[in-house]
Amino acid sequence: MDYQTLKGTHDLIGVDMELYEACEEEFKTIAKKFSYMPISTPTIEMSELFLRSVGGGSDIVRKEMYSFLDKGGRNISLRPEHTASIIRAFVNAKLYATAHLPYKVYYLGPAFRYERPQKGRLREFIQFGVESIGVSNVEEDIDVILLAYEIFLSFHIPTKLKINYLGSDESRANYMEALKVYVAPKLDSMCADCKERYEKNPLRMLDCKVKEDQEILKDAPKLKDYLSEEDKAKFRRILNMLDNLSIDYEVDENLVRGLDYYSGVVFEIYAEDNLSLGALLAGGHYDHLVEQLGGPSLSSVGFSLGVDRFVMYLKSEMKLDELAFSPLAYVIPIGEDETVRSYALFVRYYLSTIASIETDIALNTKSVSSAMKYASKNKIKYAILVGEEEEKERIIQVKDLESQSQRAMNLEQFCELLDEGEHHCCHHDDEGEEHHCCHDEEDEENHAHHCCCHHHKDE
RNA sequence: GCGAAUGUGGUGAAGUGGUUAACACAACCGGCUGUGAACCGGUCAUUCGCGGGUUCAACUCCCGUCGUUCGCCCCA
Repeated sequence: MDYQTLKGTHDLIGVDMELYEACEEEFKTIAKKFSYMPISTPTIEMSELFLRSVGGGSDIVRKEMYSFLDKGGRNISLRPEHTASIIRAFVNAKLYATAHLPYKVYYLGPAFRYERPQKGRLREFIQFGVESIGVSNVEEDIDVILLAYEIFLSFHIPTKLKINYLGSDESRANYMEALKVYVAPKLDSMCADCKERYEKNPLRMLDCKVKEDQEILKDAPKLKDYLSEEDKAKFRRILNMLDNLSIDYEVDENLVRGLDYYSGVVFEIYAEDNLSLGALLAGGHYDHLVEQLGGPSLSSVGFSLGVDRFVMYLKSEMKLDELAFSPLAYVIPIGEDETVRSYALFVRYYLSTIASIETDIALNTKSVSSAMKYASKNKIKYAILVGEEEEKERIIQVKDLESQSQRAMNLEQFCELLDEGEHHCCHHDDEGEEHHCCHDEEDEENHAHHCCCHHHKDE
């Protein structure tokens, strides 16, 4: 009997996991630089929370939640997104009374939706995101967009930013009324989904994918014509500021988010050279969630990024061998003698700790030649050979596998050699800018934090 | 929820209604027992996702099932 992972879930192994980790570290680093603090909430919540926040009319809640009754008969759901939980936590802890506003947090963790898996879509997927709770003007919205933008810049991903403005409740209510009036006579000829949306969430008709429906909706009233003067001014202000900041965007009047709580500006970011992957990041401004969940009336803004999609994009842009991580040095004991083997263990221990470099040791290969072959195939730079002679004299044979030169030295001398050639520790320095090497070379000051090379990431 | 494609070793994959299931890569062993190339020799699928049916005979035909992938819906 083979056990498989559940549909829409996967194991992360080897370089895949390394890539996830590297990305996640970078996301966190950027969020911290923008003064966001980490937060973590439970994976399971009362189903009611999502019904209230995400919206009973949304597909996410209607048909995609993992819900079940627990042994006490409570209706529980795996979170389909993080925002509701975070606002709930914010309200529970009464942070609106004690914290400095806006309260800025970032999160990273799995969310679950019961969907048909396909490209860039999983049932358990990782989201990274931020929420800025208690904002009072549109500049806060821009600040969040800039943070989102920086993530893509940092990974050298060409972006396409789509943006729209949903407006206040009154504006939207008026607009929906007008939309329904316009659609009503043509409703019979539209798709079944649209008929349902007409009743439950008319806004969603706008991004219907059916050709005929798109034709019908082409001449529908526009949301922007129903925005209040105040909303229009805010949207104009946002676009002007984006212009001032030289951020490219595309206003997409059909951009409507699937979560019901959004009200002001909404946006999505795509990788410009891979639009078919779908939005890598999406978010927006929402006015009533805090109040709905029992807090005061506070506006917020946030986004969430699909880590799996993000990594999938990076992988599609990378050659596989660029991803191979391997140790810098490989300690090879010669012979089975126990003094030699323990000396080899000591050398490995010394190099991994005191010299602080990535080191592995060949303990289960019988022949030196197979160990050398392994080192060579895996692009390990130094083979460290230790045998009886070396053990007696407390030295090591250091063979540089690139230059093929071999020298006997003691451990301190080897450390000096490593210090001389700083760049040795990063295997791909020579190739220049890699996608996974997330920052510019010129970025001297922060280089250590961002270098893809993990040999000195703790510095 | 709907539609389409697909499922042969660690990987990439040939294959025919009839019996040793190609070939390539990777891995491992040996030639070279203290040193990475190349080369040479050897090992590596009693089994073709799973269950059932047709047949003297099925990896190959039929039905079902499960998985994977892609599209729609929806979304990150």
